[in-house]
Amino acid sequence: MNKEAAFEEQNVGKRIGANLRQFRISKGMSIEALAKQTSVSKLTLLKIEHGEANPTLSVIWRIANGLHIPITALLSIEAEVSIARKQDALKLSSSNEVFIAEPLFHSHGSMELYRGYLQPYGEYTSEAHRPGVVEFITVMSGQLAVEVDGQTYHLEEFDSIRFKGDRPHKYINPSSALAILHFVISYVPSS
Amino acid sequence: MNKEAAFEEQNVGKRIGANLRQFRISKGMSIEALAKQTSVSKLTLLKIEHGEANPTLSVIWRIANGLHIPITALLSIEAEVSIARKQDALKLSSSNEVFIAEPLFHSHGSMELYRGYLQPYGEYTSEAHRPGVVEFITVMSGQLAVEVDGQTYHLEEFDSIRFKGDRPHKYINPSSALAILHFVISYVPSS
DNA sequence: TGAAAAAGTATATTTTAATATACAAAATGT
DNA sequence: ACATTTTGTATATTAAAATATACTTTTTCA
Repeated sequence: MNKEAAFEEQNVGKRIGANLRQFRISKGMSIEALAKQTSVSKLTLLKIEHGEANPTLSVIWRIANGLHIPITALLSIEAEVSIARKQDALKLSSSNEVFIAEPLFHSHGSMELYRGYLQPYGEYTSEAHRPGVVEFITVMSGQLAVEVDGQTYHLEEFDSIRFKGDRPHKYINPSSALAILHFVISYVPSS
Repeated sequence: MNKEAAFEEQNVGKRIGANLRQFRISKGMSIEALAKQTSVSKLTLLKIEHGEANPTLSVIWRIANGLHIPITALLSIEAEVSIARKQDALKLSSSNEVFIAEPLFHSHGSMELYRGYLQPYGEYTSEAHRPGVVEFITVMSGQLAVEVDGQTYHLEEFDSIRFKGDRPHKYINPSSALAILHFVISYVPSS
């Protein structure tokens, strides 16, 4: 089984197994209880937890479903504390860009966070991202209109929007005040 | 195959297949070229793209690897446009909770978004979440102090913090103004 | 329009995931 | 210490994933 060398090298199975065990135990379930709840046999679950399995998508899905967690949660890893301070007003006003996006933290798995500033009455058209990308935008200050697929959505302060980012879309600031925005860009699925 | 009813009902296979096809085509590859690059047979790829397969983890991983995308991008399933409006001030002020968290959207893969309100001088201690969980908090209005591992971090308006959420932590509003917060809770891995 | 590439179909085979059952070992709780 | 639950092992069977090969249809494009 040479074509699976890298697969085994990276311990994909073991990592998933360890995760599964954590999830199961954190829910206080026995393997048999989980077997019942997921319709996956006890032995299969056991093998997966030990990293000795190569489960099918169906089995992976049934487990995630039975645990009420997303499939991708079965692949998680850690991170530490860090803070992203707001940039100086100076630095900001000196820019003549209509739209500025500041990455808040280094890319975290399949997710990125940005702080965005859109000038009064400014418009910005974004390229389509990769398929599967989903954007979440929250208005922290001011107002925002988002145009996706011909539709325009108006957001007031503290409103949020979610949309598929794999098509072109446009941000519009319909007001005379600077719009301060919060972006989450994600690949992550919905179960 | 009754235990896979929900699996098939939700078209998990078809949606993932459609994903794969998008990725492949966006890279301008033929199925055979992909077969060569991933060490997965042409027929298997074909079946997966058509949603007629139940691929093993190993195959899923080899494909993601061959395409140089994270496994979660491949397993990522759709999402539409939806908006979460800020709750009425009424509903808010009528509450006597110190801390209120409103889910913004339904759980999105390994990530959840909340809007949070912490009363003036209010304090809230959060349980430790699951291992692997990371929290991102952004102050949309007011101020916030976050206590993690004995350390206290002070945030001003529009600042953000990231920390491991798998230990107890505390939110403190050190000011006389309502703090309005944005939360991202994530399991997401870093590879 | 005609050749070449890509996509899809058909069939048969090999490999292995998944399950069932029974039993042994280890951990847990009273 | 003992009964009970939970975990892990052994063995055998069934179902199906993955592949190989050859062929047909469709698409591409020069």
